[in-house]
Amino acid sequence: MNNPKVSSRKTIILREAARLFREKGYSGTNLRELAKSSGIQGGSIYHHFSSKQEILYQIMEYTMTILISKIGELIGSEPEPFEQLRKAIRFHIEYHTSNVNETYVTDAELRSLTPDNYKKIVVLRNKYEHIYIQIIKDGIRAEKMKIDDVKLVSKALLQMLTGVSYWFDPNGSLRINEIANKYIKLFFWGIAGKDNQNHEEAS
Amino acid sequence: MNNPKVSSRKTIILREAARLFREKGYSGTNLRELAKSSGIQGGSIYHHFSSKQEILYQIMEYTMTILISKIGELIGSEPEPFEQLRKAIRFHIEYHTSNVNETYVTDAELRSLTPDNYKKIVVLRNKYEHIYIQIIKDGIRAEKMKIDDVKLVSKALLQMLTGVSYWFDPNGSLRINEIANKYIKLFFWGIAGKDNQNHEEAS
DNA sequence: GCATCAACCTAATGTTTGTCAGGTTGCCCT
DNA sequence: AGGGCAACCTGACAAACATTAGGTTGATGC
Repeated sequence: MNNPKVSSRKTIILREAARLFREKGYSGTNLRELAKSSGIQGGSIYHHFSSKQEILYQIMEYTMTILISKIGELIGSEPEPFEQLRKAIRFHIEYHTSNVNETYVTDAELRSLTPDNYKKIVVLRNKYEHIYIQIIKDGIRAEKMKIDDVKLVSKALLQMLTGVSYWFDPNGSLRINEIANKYIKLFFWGIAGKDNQNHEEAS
Repeated sequence: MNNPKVSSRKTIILREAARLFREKGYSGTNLRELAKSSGIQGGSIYHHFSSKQEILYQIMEYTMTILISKIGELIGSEPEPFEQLRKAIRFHIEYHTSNVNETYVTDAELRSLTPDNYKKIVVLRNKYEHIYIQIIKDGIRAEKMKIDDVKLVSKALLQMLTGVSYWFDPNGSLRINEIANKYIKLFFWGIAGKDNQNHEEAS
């Protein structure tokens, strides 16, 4: 989470906090248990964070910042909207499944933020969502996509993709890459559309 | 929630509990506040419920039971899979948006259930999900739908639909009925599929 | 007119909670 | 060798919490 040492105590606390917050909720988690599973005593958490709230905020702020920056790079190096969307979908699923705890908390614990922190995170959320909206708008302009309500469609997409991390099982039979392909196909052609899988005719 | 008087105290408590559980989480809600917003004193809740946990369980049990029974009626009176799915989608969105608090809690607070209660609710959840799976399977057999992973698709669908209740605004410009139509269109034809809206050619 | 009982109140109990003040340890730099 | 400081511990605090025991009230049925 930080840079210097890959797994400093602070990093450990943030990782364990994300896990506990997902498993028991923010209010349902107490700092003594968090400390214990981070290998320190209860009070010692306050050497690294000023409050419980700050731990939650840092998890969310970090997660959203990474999401935004990574997807920025991704679509920056790809001009074609259709292909941008494919890459974005793949990325969203990959990141959310390999960082379930953090992304789940970022998604579900908005209500536990103080008003100030809430505002800041919502700004980042909207920023991330707007990247998807923009891709789809570009796709329409390039006459590749046919949509009359971009906002609704992008919300539907993100909701659908995030859901993967709720049921994904690393030991299951499906690889992330296969799942991404299935979702791309579903989102592009629906359940009653094309029966062939030739969705590789980009630009 | 109960039958006799439409709005007994017990009903009020359950309604307020669902609201508070959604706004602040199960652990984040305290019984004094719940009592207050239900118009009684803290301890009086225990005249109607044996514990905080029981309140959560009753909300979930009631919600899932209604969902299952209503969708059962719905598809029982409609033989054609395509039309069944349309009705199911419409119903899911409608019920979830007009009972946001209850459905949100049922969806998000599984982790707060005791092991025994957890098992019971999960059974009901699976039952509900399997109705969708069955519809889609029937649709494939009738050669109306083209899907290679029914489970994945039904999970994607439900996730997408439930998401509507997270952003839906009764005072916004979109009516529930319009939203349902857009989701049906999206799920059936995708964003790159048919450009016309003639998805009314069911059997 | 009295017994009954559901609905509710009041006050208390024991536990858990976030937070903090003050102290200890061991490493780094000079 | 000794100051400085980050990392951590210990013990305590007040507040908040779910839950309970025992009491009050008012309507209903006989």
